[in-house]
Amino acid sequence: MRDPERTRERLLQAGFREVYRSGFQSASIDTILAATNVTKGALYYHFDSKEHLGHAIVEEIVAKLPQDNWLRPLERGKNPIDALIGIVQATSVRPEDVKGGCPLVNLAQEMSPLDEQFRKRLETIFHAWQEGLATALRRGQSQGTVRRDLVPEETAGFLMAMYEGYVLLAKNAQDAKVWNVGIRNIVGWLRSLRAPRQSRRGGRRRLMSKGRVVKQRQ
Amino acid sequence: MRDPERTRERLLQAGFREVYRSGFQSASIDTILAATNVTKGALYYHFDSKEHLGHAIVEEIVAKLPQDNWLRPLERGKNPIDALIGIVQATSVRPEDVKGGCPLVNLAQEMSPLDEQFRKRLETIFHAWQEGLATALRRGQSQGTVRRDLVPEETAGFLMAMYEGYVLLAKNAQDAKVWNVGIRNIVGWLRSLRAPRQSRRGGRRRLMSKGRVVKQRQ
DNA sequence: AATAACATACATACTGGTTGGTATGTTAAG
DNA sequence: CTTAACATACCAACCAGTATGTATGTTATT
Repeated sequence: MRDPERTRERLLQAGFREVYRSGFQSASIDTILAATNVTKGALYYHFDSKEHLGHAIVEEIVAKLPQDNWLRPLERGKNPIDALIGIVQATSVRPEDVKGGCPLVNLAQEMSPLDEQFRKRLETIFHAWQEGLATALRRGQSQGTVRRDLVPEETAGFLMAMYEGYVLLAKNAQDAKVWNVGIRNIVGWLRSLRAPRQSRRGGRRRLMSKGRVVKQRQ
Repeated sequence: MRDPERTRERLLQAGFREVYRSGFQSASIDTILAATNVTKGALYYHFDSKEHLGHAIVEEIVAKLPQDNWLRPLERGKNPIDALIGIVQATSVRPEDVKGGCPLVNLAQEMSPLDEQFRKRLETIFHAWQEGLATALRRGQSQGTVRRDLVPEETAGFLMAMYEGYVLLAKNAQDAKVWNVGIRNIVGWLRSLRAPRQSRRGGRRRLMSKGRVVKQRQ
């Protein structure tokens, strides 16, 4: 009948949902307890404080999101550009998700200036995300599917920035149409990262002009 | 000795600072009062509720930010691309600003899913920002300084998204270096919006390939 | 010009409700 | 029988908001 691991996990899940809805500071412990039918004694048996619960939510739930939605799909498979386009297009347009935005960004936005412990944990996630993207791009470069003139880390950061930026605009508009426009523009930009066909394997590529590259129309 | 307008303005300013620091929900009325040496009676004489104070902060302070930092510099002056590059490069890299992020985004991020009244006011600001950018780009198009194949509204949205996205990444990293990389990449992208030199005035431009355009290396 | 009547602009003290957190008691499992 | 895993009752702090009082400024009347 007793199942401490399951109790803990339910607290994390309900905590994540409540934090996603209200932000960490305004998240109510009592609301989490009501959602789980767990009592306060049980919660404080598993977590020392609200802050510790928050840290656990970040480490054990939020950290999985870019792993599951971005890095895992990127690992297996060939062309990273195609994979990235698929990932971006697969982003949920459900009203509740558009409205809620990205949990990782929400927490970073709220907590990074306020709590260094939160910030470091979130930074680790961002870093892993960026590194995973960069690694995939590098692989594409050696495969000859990704332009060799771009810097993988910076391109990864650029993609993350525009992705999160559009998520925010759509969140404020609360309109999936805004997000769809964002997807279109991100995908257009992603296509501009493809290596030109002439040089699938090795050799020097012909650039159109010094250091410049093709970009999809907006 | 009495100066109701000044009292109100001081409450707005202190309220803005407190909301910028802690978010709206966690902003404390008492903290605002302590910062202004205004009493609760005075505050609630000028504002019906914390929510109304928040609305006034958005309308009277936050709304000015894109106006002052983006639209005004864009109005007077010639080449909008040059102006935009200047604006982006002029963004503060002071640690406190990098740490705090963009007030408009902070509020949108926190309040848009929670309070429709907030959301609509913020949406108005975003819309004015986007429209101002689009208008400047259109002017550049008729001047011949901006590529004619791009859609001004979407390009404006793209710029806002990547700008805000980088602000967020820098905020989480709490590192001006991250923001400087962002500026570099945004500026590089902005340069790709310039019309090719061959066709400063009228006439058809030679595109490099169907609907594609030049983009700066990252 | 004097002053009564009124309105504006505050100040102070307080309230009910909610918060995260704790102290102590109970029960199930090994 | 021990202790891990809860449950219950409670607390002090803080919260936005209010009730009430007061000092200052304005306007109308004589």
